[in-house]
Amino acid sequence: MEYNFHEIEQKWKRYWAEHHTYRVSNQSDKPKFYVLDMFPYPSGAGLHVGHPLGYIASDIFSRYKRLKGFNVLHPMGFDSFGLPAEQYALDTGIHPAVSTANNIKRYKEQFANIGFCYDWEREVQTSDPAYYRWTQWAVVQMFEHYYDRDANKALPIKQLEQKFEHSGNQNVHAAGGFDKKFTAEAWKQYSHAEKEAVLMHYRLIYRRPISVNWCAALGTVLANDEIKDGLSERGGHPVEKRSMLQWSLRTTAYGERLLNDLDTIDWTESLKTMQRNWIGKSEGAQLFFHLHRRKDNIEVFTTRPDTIFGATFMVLAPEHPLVAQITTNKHQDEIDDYLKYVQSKSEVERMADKKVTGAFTGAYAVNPFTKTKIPIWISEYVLKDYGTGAIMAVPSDDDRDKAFAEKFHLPIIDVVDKSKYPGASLHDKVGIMINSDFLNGMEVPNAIQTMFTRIEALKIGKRRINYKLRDANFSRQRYWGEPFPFIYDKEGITYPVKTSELPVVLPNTDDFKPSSDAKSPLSKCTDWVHLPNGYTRETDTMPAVAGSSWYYLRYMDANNDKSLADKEAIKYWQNVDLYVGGTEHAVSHLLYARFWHKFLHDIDFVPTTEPFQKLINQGMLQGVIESIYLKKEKTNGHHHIYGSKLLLASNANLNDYIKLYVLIDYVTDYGAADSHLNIAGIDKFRKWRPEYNDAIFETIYGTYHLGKFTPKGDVSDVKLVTHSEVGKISKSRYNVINPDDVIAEFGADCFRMYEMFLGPIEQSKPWDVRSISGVSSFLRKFWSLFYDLNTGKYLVNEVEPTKAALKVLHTAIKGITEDIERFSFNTCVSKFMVCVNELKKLNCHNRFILNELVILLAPFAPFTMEELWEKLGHQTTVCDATFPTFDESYLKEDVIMYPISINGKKRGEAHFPTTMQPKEMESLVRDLEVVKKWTEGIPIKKVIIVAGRMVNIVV
RNA sequence: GCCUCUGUGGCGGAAUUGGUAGACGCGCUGGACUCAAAAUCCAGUGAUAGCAAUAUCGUGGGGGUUCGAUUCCCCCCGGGGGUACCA
Repeated sequence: MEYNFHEIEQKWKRYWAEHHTYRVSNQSDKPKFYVLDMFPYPSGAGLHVGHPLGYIASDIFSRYKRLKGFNVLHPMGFDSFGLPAEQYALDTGIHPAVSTANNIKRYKEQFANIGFCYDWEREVQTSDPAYYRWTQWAVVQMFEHYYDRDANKALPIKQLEQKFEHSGNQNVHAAGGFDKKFTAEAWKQYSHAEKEAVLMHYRLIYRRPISVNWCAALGTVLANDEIKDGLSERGGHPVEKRSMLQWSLRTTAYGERLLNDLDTIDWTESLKTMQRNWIGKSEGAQLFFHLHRRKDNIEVFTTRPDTIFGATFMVLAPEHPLVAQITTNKHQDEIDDYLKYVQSKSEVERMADKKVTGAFTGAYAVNPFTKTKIPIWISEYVLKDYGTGAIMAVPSDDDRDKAFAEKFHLPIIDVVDKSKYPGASLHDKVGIMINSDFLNGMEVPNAIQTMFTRIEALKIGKRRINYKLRDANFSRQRYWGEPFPFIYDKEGITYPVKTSELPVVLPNTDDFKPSSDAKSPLSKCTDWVHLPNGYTRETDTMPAVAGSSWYYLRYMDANNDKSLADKEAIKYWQNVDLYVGGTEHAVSHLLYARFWHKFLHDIDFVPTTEPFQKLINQGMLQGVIESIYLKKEKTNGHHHIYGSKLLLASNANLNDYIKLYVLIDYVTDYGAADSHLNIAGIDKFRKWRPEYNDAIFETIYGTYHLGKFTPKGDVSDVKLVTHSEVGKISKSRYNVINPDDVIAEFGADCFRMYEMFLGPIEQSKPWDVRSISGVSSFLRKFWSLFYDLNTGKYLVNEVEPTKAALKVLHTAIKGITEDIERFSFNTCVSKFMVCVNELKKLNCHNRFILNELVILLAPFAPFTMEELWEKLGHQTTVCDATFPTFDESYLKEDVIMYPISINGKKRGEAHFPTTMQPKEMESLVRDLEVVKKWTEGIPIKKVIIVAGRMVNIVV
């Protein structure tokens, strides 16, 4: 019997489908375990080798848990709303629903090839109306709730209205909130529209104007990463900041709980730290600075009120509303120029810029403590959305303020003496106050507290908690997303669509261009927008994070048409036990999902407070990007294309050339140092990029033009050497490697194990198919324990296993169990290899040993193990076997080898009985030849013996 | 810029709590088999010196703690991810 993985894969793929091997029930006596992958966006490029990394890891873990006796939920679905499908529709006219359906079909075929144990009866697609009905339902619930600070949870907005009726908003402590106080009488006098406007300040999803990146030429709002140097990446059109009415989620309401509950979940400390920093809680003072000779004042938030005597100027965000009002005529031009400069930069660029820039408004404020007049500047380093959009600048104790003061020659007053704290940096809150009037001589923490009290006593500000976290902008002017379940009457008052009338189905159209008035393409579906009663629909759609914020709940009861999921199902599955996904989602998706979950918890929909109990991050697989160089200037009407070797040899200025990515299929010796295009490769390239069909290809071996090769010297083939660099695998870099090709050549089990063998799951690493042969020969070697590879003879015997073989087996069981539990799958593969190498050496074909090994390996190589399990005479799937347990007694050794080190450096080895105590060993150690050799003539200072570990002699 | 991860042979990586640096695999070198090649098998393989035994150096760079540091602390350099509308 030969190892034919093609036949084996087809056979078991069919078996699993026919026997519903991966169907999961919501009723079971077994303990539950929920393993979840971050579901993919079904892109047009199909699955590439980087995607399955996490999926294989979670699949192994799911199968392992099942073998360990758990009822395992391991579902898969698609995050199928998104920008790329819409962009593709704009380019090709193909409807996003059509391209998305095709892509999903392709993904599912690819998933099936890899042998994942998903229960496809629970599949979800976020763009399916049966799914987004419940996304809309949750949004309606948010609209009808507010966050009550006293109850510390979301409560129905009806209860808030009752409070208003009863006592106005005097005693209401709510997130967000209306900034003016009103009485019950006043409330009752309000018109319907006025009441609704007030309530909008409390709802958990609410509408407000937000500044967005508006690109008039494209007629759309752009993401920061779609903007390069102030221009749209697509087309290079100008982009401006523009205020638009948008829906927002009141994520800040949950800031405190999102922060505190991190302590209850099992995520890496680094990920929790990222979320903590994103939430960015800080305690400080809200302070008002009066303007000099004007009535207005500037609100700032500072965590260092103690340094106020060093506040020698103020800086406003360029977008701060006061800027226009306070700028003096004399400085108007300067400010306008600066605003123009800032407009051209994205927020990331503004923060990343090391250059110190700014402009003076000509206006002054008064420092409330020193009573001195301080100038008001604007600068890009102050962001409008963080804090109050204005700062009091203390150049002596803040790096950026200091750089700013130095550049613009503003005064610097030292207020903290750090001489007692050597090594303390500028932002450490330590030191003794100086030059600070009544604070002089105090330690910083004490001074901060003193200032809080003083500020509140003087009524110029308040102690306050500030969060960096902002409410999430939830509106998109796009077609391919969930429609909002909101309608407006003629006055513009918002009404949620009745939940019984959900879903609000996305209307069909073939016009995906944004409308001319900065509205989404949906606004052009006039029949859909205008309701018979004169009301109109919201035409923005939701962002992709909407559907992905709660999909893990839908899997628990995916086909329910009465509810988001049945409460009994949620009660059974609780939350996700293990979530596997990339760190690129560290804050956005993971924070929104936590927010959503907490809201559903508040309205009694889910019993748990957190969605994902344990989370591990998978790294990215990187690929090699291959490119050649195009000279920017044509010569004699021809493009010239150069190989990297020739270009480097000629010391050319790279600025004169453009890097052209080459489809890696055309490259010979892909990824190697001398990767290149030969004649066939160049011809394929010319066909692929017809604009370069008549280009002249220059290589160190000669010139190739229109099918004709003019060699330099005695060579027969062109070698257009390509430049190789490690980077992201992506369609735009033409370096996507399809797992199907790898599977066709080496088999799915080999592919699965090789992906794991590449390295630790959480680390990024380059994909290099060349070393896959090691795993391939391992699987054949494993097979050869059952069948002679030459004769096909069945080798398995029924004799008693030897002590040596049992030791090999139990070493493997111990190591692999521990490694799976700590998600170290690469070392599992190594341990399997060591185990098989040892059994080969022992010439072991023992039935008992092999039976256990098949179960052990089944999570990693399910196809082959099903086959061998059957060959061993079992009638049922190996998925329902019992994972072997490890027995210490097989591993006991009589003697232990100790490394003998002199001053920490290993110089020899010695064997001692396992039971021997360090005290007994010492004199024997001193008599060892190695020890005598290295300590000749030098006294031994100390002998360190760690039982079972090592010996170190100190001289 | 800020937050976070990461850096070990020619390559992917191992070393789980501070205790033998380089497991396992690829590649490379030599050998067996073969008319030959592929496949397979066996041996070697961090660098330097040496016939060898062995010695010295060696985990991005610099410093520190320790009997002992890839592992802990401080500073610096390189690479990845995020930075709120890619997913």
